[in-house]
Amino acid sequence: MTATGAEPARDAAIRRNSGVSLWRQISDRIRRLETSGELDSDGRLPPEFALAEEFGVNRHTVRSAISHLVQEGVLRTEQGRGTFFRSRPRLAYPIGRRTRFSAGLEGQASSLQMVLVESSTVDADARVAEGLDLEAGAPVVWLRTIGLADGEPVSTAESWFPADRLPGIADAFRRTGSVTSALSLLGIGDYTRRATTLTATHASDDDLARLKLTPGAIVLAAVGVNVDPDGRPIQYSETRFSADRIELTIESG
Amino acid sequence: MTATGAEPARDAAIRRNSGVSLWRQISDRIRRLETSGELDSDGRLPPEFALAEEFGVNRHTVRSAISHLVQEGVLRTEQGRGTFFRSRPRLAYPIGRRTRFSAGLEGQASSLQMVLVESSTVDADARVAEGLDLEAGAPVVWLRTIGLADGEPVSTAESWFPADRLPGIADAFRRTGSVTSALSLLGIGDYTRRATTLTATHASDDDLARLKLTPGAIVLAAVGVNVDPDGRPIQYSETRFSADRIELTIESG
DNA sequence: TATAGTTGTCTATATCACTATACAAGTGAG
DNA sequence: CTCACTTGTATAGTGATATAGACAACTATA
Repeated sequence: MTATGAEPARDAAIRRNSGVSLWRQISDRIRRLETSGELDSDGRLPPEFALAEEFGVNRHTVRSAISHLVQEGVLRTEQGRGTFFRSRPRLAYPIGRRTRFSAGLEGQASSLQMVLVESSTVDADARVAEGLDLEAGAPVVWLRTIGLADGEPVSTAESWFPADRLPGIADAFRRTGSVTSALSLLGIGDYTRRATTLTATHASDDDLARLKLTPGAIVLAAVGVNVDPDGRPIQYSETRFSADRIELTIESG
Repeated sequence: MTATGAEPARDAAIRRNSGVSLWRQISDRIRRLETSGELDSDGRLPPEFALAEEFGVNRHTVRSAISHLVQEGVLRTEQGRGTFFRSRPRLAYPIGRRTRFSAGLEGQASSLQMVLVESSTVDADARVAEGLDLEAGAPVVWLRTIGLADGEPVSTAESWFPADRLPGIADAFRRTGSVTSALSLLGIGDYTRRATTLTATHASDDDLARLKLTPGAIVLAAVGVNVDPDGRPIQYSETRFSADRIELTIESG
């Protein structure tokens, strides 16, 4: 299976009066063109008049879509020559028993980094308590992290750890920059993923800011629990991936 | 973990001049309100003026959002009384080694059904051949199916089976209404999922029609390969779920 | 240099999306 | 019945979105 195996077979037509402006729909389509292999090897877009005809809109509408993508850094225009992608391929993130950020994306980006944004010790709310097999209100260490590939944010996560068992997890993470290493420092040499729940929604305000997305972008939300070799939960996490930059692969065999 | 564990923690603010009209953003937000537990037990929406204030828009803009959702069958209004959801909860679809449509959703809907829309024998293109471990161009049986829960479409799939080994798969499916039973009829008593790739995109034209969605809706796309007990691929499939109606759960432990 | 092909700019017009304000009409409770 | 609260309708003004056509500016190539 290829890394882009889940591309839609056919693209949707442009819809009028859908509540989404034509330039926005076209800009979303152009963005997806990049990975569909329909363009020249030099990443050159068809000329504006051709796109206008293909989408059944005025050339100015296409120009509006393009200018937004230029603003966003996705495209670059050269008068007299054409419009080109500033290409960035989509990363494949494996989810399974042994889900780890850096190891999973290794080789797909020249730099991979997990950054701790904020942390504190809080009382577990209902869903965290359930995930970690604790009483509601039990103390947990909360971490907000962002995953960077080549310096660009691709995921943002909130994680909760039982505070009685792993009080130093935040410091350990800050020093090592990785959950795996931090847990290892604290005497947990191995852990596995018990369950993952996936949903997809439009990006929230938070997502837009943290993942540097534009309104209307899609995020993949993964909620999961990691357990130690005895099966005891040690981490409950909610991760949000930019669907434009990441695809999830599930190895179940 | 609860069935709705991956809900966004906070919702995005309404954005002006994003290319997505305010009524559309509000309508998307209201749609998500249903599962967030923020409304009365009778499924009653806050009054229009309150929503208008909350979102920082004119009451007419809220009315526009509501009227679209009424059109769509999500809401129902009663003059003088209020606006109410015609509620439909989200289904949890398990993905793992033993992914099966009906068994997975059992108990979550009063009727579950897999319908064969179309089938034919075709030559495998590159990605199908790769998934099934065949030469490109080898004959494969192609099925287009739709999964219904309580008569409503929740997923649509294309599947390919090696034609030399399973020439009668389409007929068997038509008779039994299930992949599992059809394979069983043809002597394959068990099968497991080898790998699944997930992405999320906006719904295509096809999706809109088959899943009865509205433009801008999100679909979860799963590409997977099923193998027989000897590890030989017997089915390559591309399934598209309505993200509004389905969440995917991954049991990896 | 001439030409075809491309992006950039300008003007004009029509429609959609949103706001503002006012009031009608239905519902439920005192 | 009356009142407070709700949804429904009407009108008018403003800015964003989209169309149409014409032409300028730049690039590559014959």
